[in-house]
Amino acid sequence: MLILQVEGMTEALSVRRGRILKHVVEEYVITAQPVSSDVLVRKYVPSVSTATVRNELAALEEFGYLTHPHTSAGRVPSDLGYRYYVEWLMADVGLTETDERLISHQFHQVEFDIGEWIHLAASVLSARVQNPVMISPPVSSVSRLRRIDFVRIGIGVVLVVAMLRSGTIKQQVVRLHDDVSSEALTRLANEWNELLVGRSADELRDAAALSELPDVADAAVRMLDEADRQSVAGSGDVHVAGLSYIAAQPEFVTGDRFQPLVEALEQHIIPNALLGPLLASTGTYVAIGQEHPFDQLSGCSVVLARYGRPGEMLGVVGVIGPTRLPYWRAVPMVGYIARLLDRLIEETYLT
Amino acid sequence: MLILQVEGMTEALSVRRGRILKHVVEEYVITAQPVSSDVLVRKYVPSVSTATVRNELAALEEFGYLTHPHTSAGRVPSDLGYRYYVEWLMADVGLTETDERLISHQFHQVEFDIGEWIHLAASVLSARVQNPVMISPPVSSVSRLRRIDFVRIGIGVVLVVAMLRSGTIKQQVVRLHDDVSSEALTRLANEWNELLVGRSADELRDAAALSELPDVADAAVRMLDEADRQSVAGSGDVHVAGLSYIAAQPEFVTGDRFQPLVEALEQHIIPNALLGPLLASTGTYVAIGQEHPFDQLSGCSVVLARYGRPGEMLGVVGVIGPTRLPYWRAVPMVGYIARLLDRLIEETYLT
DNA sequence: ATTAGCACTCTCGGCCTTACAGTGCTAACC
DNA sequence: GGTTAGCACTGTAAGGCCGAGAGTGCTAAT
Repeated sequence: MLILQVEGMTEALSVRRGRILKHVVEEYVITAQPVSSDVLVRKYVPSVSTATVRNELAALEEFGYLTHPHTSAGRVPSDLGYRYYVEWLMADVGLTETDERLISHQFHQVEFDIGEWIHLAASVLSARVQNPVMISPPVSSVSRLRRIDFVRIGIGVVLVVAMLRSGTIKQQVVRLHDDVSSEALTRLANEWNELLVGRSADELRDAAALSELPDVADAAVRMLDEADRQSVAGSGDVHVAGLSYIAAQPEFVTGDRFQPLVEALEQHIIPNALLGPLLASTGTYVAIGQEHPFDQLSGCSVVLARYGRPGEMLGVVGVIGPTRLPYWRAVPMVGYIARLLDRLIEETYLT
Repeated sequence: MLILQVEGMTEALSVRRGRILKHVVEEYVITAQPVSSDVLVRKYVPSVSTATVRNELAALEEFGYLTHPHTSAGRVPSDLGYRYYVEWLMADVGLTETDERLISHQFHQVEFDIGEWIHLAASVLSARVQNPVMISPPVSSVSRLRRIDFVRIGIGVVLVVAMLRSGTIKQQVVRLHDDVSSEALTRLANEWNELLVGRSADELRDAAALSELPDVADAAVRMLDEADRQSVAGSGDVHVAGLSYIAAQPEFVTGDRFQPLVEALEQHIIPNALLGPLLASTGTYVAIGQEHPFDQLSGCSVVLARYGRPGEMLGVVGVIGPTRLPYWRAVPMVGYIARLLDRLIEETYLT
């Protein structure tokens, strides 16, 4: 877990206060209703009276972990309260063995294809967390060639298909001034596949200029450049699933709350903006309420983790939802899916 | 335009009634407010009095083209009213020349790649119609091979990359019991690329069984099978854009209205369910309100058109939104985008 | 066929009232 | 000192009422 510096959280809570805060968070996440001293006593701590609980609640509010919608309402966790919960109180449950086996099985059912895995991972994750999920495809810091192919598809029209080390496939049609023969293209492809595999765009540029078909070769280099550019700008085609879950959330019944969220998801700004720090760091990143840099998304929390192999290829998997997020599910699940993707990629593409 | 049989629409309207219905539809689509006789007179037909207009409105209601939320409210078009509008009243404006050139220019800016085109088409279309857009990628009725490649990526692990005539690229990793050499794979690929291009899965099956590497060849055949299966089941990966527009629509302020819509879009049920009839028919398909077969989507309209080349590869492009849809924009735009994609595909992939 | 005039109907916003949920405080208790 | 019963206090939510306003439908006149 990536521990953020959060001011005001130095105070360590007594065991009972911690338990009560935990129960408030979990109850509120489930019911979406302010939690009263009454239900806390009935459901969680029957050994004490409501008055005692009220005293503890007042203290927790004093410290800033809880708030009050109004006098005669129960308590609601503040951002700081959620943060304390995630940092100290959340039972790191993980998944049951059968669950793990079930999910793993699903993945091995599917074609060996990064795109398919991302789809599946997104749908599994969003179903478990009951919130929208985004997964960006893995990108290499520097794209390296694994395999290239040139196909003549018309007079002076050539399709370049490059497979990168990351498993991504790029394709582009090039229009030439003069026609070229299929044979020349095959020769070029063979040459590159024998000699230049594993090279980056920069390393290929010179070879391209000297090659038999500079126009075509140049297009290939530009494709790799493009792939690098995308990975930096993070403009990759992030996959989103489970959007419909937020429509069911009470905090989004009013349209103006969730238009910005849908927009942010459609424009892929979340993983892209956080790609940099995330790729550098390890572990799971949790941003609660105002902690993340997106002020359009106030009242939303984000749980993100990177996957892939540092220095080779990295992607981001994450959950977004209201601050009232089931962190105890989201955090382990995001971590689990990230490690699962790690393994799949390792097994398949990096051997 | 695909004219549906709609009962009760036999009555041809007088010129003035038609004009008034047209104005009611357009005014209501823009303002989302019931239209009163007063604003009709002020904005559109100042030559007559409100009383006259009220008589006409009452007649239109009699015929079933309009309704009344309540006594002291203005008129709202019924599904039948929209239908009459689309069939008879809508000015088939088309796009201005500059618009066409602008859009065409945008498309020629972009990489020659079906995926990119679909993304761009979706974003252009949704921006113009201000409603969500879905585009299914083109699928062939029978997938035919254009190019195939076998790459050894590990011990006994082979990546099969097949490019289909439709421009789609399929990839799959195959695990073999025994290792194979890169040379054998290259031989196989060369052989296929020389002899078997343009073949379907069925036509390849025998050749695969007889080939040097039956396991690998078999995987390739299965990939083509899979592609065919997808095109039939319509489970293709439909691209959706502009979802955030509906959040702004007044009919979707309450979450329960749009959860089913988001769900339907996420699961791609609309283009998939209508794929069959659409691929068989030509022109633009407009389903208003209850006319389409999706009862989760009551109160929604759909404008769809197919694109591609019959017998070769076909896809679907469409707009969805509340019945209060700007048909006069949606219908020509969907048609224009479909024809644009036609041309791009024709130019690039079917030469 | 058109129109002025007017009664009629229904909604919407504001305001008040009541019920009630839940707290905060105080004083007693162990 | 921590815990608890009791109770006053406060803010919300739901229902009812009222007046204003919007827009129609009808009738009778042109």
